[in-house]
Amino acid sequence: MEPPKRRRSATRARLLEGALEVFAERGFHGASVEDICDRAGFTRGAFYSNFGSKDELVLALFQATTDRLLEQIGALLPDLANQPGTLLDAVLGLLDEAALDQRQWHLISTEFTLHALRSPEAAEALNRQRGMFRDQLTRLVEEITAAGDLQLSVPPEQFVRLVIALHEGARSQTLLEPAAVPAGSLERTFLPMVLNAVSRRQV
Amino acid sequence: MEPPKRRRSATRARLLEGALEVFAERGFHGASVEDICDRAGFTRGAFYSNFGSKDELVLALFQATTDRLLEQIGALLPDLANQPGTLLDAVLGLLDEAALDQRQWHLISTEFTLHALRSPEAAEALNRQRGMFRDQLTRLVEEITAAGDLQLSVPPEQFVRLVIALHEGARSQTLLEPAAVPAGSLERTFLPMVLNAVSRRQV
DNA sequence: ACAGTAGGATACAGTTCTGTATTGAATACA
DNA sequence: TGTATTCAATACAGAACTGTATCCTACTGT
Repeated sequence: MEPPKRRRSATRARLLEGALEVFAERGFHGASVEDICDRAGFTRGAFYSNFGSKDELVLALFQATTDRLLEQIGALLPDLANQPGTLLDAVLGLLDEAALDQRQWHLISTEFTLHALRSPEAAEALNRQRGMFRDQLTRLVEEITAAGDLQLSVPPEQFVRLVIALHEGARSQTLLEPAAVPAGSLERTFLPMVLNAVSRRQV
Repeated sequence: MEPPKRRRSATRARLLEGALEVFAERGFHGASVEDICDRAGFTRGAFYSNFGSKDELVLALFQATTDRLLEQIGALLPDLANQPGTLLDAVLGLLDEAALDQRQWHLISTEFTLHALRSPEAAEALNRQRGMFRDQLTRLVEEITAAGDLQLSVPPEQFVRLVIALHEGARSQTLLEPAAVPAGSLERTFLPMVLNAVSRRQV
């Protein structure tokens, strides 16, 4: 059989994976530890051998997902910055890449956000993650504007916050009414207007 | 004592009120029926005499809150439309009035949205409510633009969807980082730009 | 080959929750 | 005044879930 270290971390990974799926399907409280173990093909013995509690699992899950996400983005960033296309395409492209499965990711991250609004510990973890993500996006914006001799009349971070807020709000509407709000439609309709308003040629 | 009909509906109301608070504090699954009854000052006997189950309560709660909300807005609408001030002030004002307690309302409505993304029945109820709310806002926009000899280059409903998406996304950021994102700051920074871009004097 | 160990399965105790059935009190009405 | 009814409290049965304690199996190193 596999070496024990490898086996252990594989078990951990499968449990995290199962948790991601089950949380997306039933929500955090709606998912029992046993549900998660079943999905991963283990029993609760494996679970409690790897995690102290369900709360601990959530934080670990969020950390793991976050790490993977930021890594993917980091690899993607240079490409986006150097490719032809507008600033907007790059930013929205990054946002879309960020979510492997839009629906699943929306469910998970929204629920974790709710959790964070009630738990300072989770809030700190979430804000750290969002901060890093926002920084990546901000860097992307800065690079592209610099390369295009473009200057923004608002701080890039402020613009990024706008894009994120709009994107998240729009995604919610899209998931609720796919027919009425095609994915990305609100962003592509209105963001160019904002971008146009805050852009000015560099001196 | 009170007449029984009155007493019954008062009990129901107090249970709904308690549910609102407890759901906001602990989330839907985190709140037990008994928690809700305790908060309302009853026991589970009163609960099951008034509601068939927790699921039924949620729908009733959402309905009740929605009704009250729409009623308030309906009363508010003529004032907003006829008062001096910009279109933006009116729309944002309405959105803020809509939420008695921003934080509590955000928690409840977000969680119900998550619920709706997994339950078609809840989705229908939610979309109906959101539709009515959106219609109210759209009517407000139409009235104000007409009164101001203003025309929008996008359908009013589309603009309203934008405002709602941005508002909800921004509210999330505000609740997570009150210091970094003061309430309404994103809206007041960027919506004027959009409004300017889509506005044109009427012929 | 064998003792030691790690990882995961199984069995179990304790808690918590939901939902029902019964009971008691207070009001309406005759 | 007495009877019927309504509403909520209480008692209870059953289910589900968590976390622990123990056991089993398969790999490790000697």
